[in-house]
Amino acid sequence: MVDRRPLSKGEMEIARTLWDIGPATVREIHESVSEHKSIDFSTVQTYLRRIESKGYASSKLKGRVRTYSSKTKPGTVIRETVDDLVDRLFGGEAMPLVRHLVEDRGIDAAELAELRDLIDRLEKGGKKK
Amino acid sequence: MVDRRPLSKGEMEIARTLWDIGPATVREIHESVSEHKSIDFSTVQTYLRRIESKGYASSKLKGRVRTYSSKTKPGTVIRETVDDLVDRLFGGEAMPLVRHLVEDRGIDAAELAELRDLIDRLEKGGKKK
DNA sequence: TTGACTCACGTACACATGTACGTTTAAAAC
DNA sequence: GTTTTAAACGTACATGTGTACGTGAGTCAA
Repeated sequence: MVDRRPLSKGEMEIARTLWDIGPATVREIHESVSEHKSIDFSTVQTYLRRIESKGYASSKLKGRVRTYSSKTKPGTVIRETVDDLVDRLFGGEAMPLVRHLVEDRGIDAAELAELRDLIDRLEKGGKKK
Repeated sequence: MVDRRPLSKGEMEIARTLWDIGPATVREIHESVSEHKSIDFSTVQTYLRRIESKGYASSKLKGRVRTYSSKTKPGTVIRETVDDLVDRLFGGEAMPLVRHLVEDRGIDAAELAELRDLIDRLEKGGKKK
């Protein structure tokens, strides 16, 4: 409803980290992100500022350290992002993307089993929702 | 291998249309895209120019009309795009995205059945590939 | 042959994005 | 107390992106 401007790819990554490790300081986010990619502390700082200005997070100073907290649930942002991708890349059809993921990406045996259960449940549940 | 710069969201949509309707003129692409969204002819023209300059398409003048053809297979671009999304939004895990799509998006009964078959085949096929 | 059309093509322009530096300030270490 | 350290905050800046206009040259109808 809020119709925030969408997060960019770079912002997305930082936002995800914020969801993952909960309310956190810039340093904590930076450290977490740094584990798998090289990025400057101030770049992270800028991203967080922008994420907040777009309305996805809030922050407050505790002493002289700013702590950021997410204001949106991951699910919401994921839905918006994936919807957009599905629209642009698959003309709105979700199935081709599912097919791609299941066929070509690393979905292991346990996950396949889980997926089968999920399908069973959905079919049992009948008409969606 | 080629390591082209990625397509932007807007470019992606035009590129998809190009894959869909095959080699086509700017006008044809524009007409096709216009069916579901309002966009200026010259905007489409600019997108196609950029898509070509990024190496995803080629074009030639036939008379005084330029015709664009895709140079990359949809699958390749889809893989790159989805990989990136999965990395940024799900930390590299494909399964959460699959779960999201199957649970929350419009996957109908027939598609569920197809998906079940797909799972069967993959499990039968054993160790991936 | 003169308009009316239609393209390609160059160009534009505001805003977004990725990436980061410099300055100020306050706390911690000496 | 003075030096060192670490953060916030303002600012910057080269691209990237969305969106389109204007101009000049072929093309077709009158």
